[in-house]
Amino acid sequence: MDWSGSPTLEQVAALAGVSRATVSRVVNGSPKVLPETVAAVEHAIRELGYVPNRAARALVTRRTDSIAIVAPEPDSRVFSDPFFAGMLSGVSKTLAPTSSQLVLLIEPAAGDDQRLLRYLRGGHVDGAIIISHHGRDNVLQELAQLPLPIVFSARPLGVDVPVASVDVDNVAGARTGVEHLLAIGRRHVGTVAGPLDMTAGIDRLTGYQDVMREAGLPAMIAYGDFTADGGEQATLRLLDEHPDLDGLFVASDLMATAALRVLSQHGRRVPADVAVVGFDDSVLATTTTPKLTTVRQPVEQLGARLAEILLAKIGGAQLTSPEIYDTELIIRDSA
Amino acid sequence: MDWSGSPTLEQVAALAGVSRATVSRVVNGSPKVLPETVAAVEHAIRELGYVPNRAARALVTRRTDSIAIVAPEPDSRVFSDPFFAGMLSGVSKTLAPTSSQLVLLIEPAAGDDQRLLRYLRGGHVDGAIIISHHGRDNVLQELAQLPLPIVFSARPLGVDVPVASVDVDNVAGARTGVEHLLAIGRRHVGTVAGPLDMTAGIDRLTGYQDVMREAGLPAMIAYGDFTADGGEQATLRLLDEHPDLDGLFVASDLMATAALRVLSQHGRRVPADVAVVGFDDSVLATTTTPKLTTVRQPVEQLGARLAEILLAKIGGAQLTSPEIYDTELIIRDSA
DNA sequence: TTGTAGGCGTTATCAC
DNA sequence: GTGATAACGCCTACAA
Repeated sequence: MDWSGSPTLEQVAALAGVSRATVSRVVNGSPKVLPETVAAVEHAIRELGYVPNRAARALVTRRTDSIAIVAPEPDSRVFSDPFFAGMLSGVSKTLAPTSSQLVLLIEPAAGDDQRLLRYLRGGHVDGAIIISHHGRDNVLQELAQLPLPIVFSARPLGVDVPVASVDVDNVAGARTGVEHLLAIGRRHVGTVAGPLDMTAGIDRLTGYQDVMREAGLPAMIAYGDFTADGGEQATLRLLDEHPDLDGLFVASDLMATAALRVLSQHGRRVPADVAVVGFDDSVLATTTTPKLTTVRQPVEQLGARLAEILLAKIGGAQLTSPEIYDTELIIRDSA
Repeated sequence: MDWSGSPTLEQVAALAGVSRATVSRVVNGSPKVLPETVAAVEHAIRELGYVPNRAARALVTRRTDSIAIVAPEPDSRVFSDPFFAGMLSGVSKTLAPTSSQLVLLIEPAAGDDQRLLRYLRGGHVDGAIIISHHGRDNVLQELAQLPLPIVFSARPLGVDVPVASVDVDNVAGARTGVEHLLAIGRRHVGTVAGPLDMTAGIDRLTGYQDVMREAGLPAMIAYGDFTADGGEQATLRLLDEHPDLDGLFVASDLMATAALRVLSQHGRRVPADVAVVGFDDSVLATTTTPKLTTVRQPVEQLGARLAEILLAKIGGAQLTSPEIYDTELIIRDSA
């Protein structure tokens, strides 16, 4: 920014015929300033096109009025899964009435964690929301210990300090999905699971396994990575190894869309031959053919809660425990 | 951030037994410091876990080492179109070797332009890349006039000052797509156009119209908004009004996927009954059935160039003219 | 090569 | 209600 022409408090004060202190008071809406003084100052501000220098302000207030939402993910994934859009939407709606600006940090290059930590530690933001983190990221522990208000979108794996987090009950959610498949008579039920370095991957798989075990049925598992590509590959493997598949629980809607495509290409009718249940109830669920039966998680609400917690922590609250929300099975046409 | 325990230059200097100035020199990699002094200082820095306070640094250097990528779009769209992922990927790859941090700003709420402008003017970033802007946004003109290095991802509509921008030749790109449809014998060729408040929408429509006019064929147009939903609605309208459609040029791959779905649901075989050409050559193009014939734009390269230009401008270069790149028709199965 | 000192633009604590 | 004045943490001539 070319600040050379940018007016300062000093200049506004001079023009308005008051002191810097008074201008500062007006800018920050202090109640105890004479209305006429306020008017004079505001006039001068408009006249000069004055804008507070946030670096200077941040230096003394130690607040930046901006919060980060961090996705330690390659951009390709962040930008293809509606899950992120929902999260972000919830967060930004909650932040809107605040003066806080939302800043999105995507992993620039794999393994370049230090850059992220430096940024967060550098005082650019007042707090951070971490979404879609992987357990293999050794960065999680460091994030959790940053002297900065932080909240995770799911219980971070491999972190041994208490942290605030918001998530749904993934085990229970998966259970309802798989139980539905059994309830409609399917017995050869497989799953396209998420990666095992993410809470959502582990827990949804656990829910599936629990139900299958209790029913005395064999588990059939293929792992995806929550991308469409990964879902496609996993479905192909599953189909190859278990041609008799008649039910499929897929750990995310995005992967489920890929599964539907694969099934169709391999001549399987859905739900007649193979019944499919997804997870998320994202916008994708209603654009597929057939429409997707899926486990809904209140993504926007989770995002909103994430933001609320962070704001509270920034305000000084000590919140360091997980919050778990319920899911709901949405029955459409695929199962 | 709880800075209370955070060490300052002063403390590092004390521990290392040198002056603040020397510590500052070491931190900033000044060449003229004795190796042993450097070692002592670096030791102290590690000892204390010192991290420079960027507000203080920004206050004096007037640089923040972070640049913004601004998408004046609702998050739902930004996060569903692979176009953004590609753009971002190109930008971040170019920025990686730099010390700059990428900050993504999404429109928090419709019409809340002032917040964005305040942020940009507030000195949080050294420059900004504006992607996917709409002409109706009266904010464009204000952005263009900000005393901040800025580059647009496309010629901004309704802006009467010269600005730097990077884009493909959308008219020519659309031409090649439509000409291909005619070349394979289609005569009832319609288009699902983009919105007319975006350069890409206007120019791709123009390309279509030019070719049709030159061929003496009637134009059949339905407008989408570059979302899957919009593409679906537009295709439905087109099909309804022109049941004899045998060719379709869709202004983006994302909308084209929706078009393929609609055509299939309405019993049209692609390409036998209706040949379809998209625009982008995003990852979506190869996941559809049939695979999409589409006009490729080098999205990552555009993003990279955008970043290069911005860095140059931040460095003081005066770049205020558009750069136009070529497209290429990628023939697959849909046409 | 290293230290001294002044200032970047704001806020906040005092007096008045 | 308003005005001095001292920080905030860092960089950078200028001196030494």
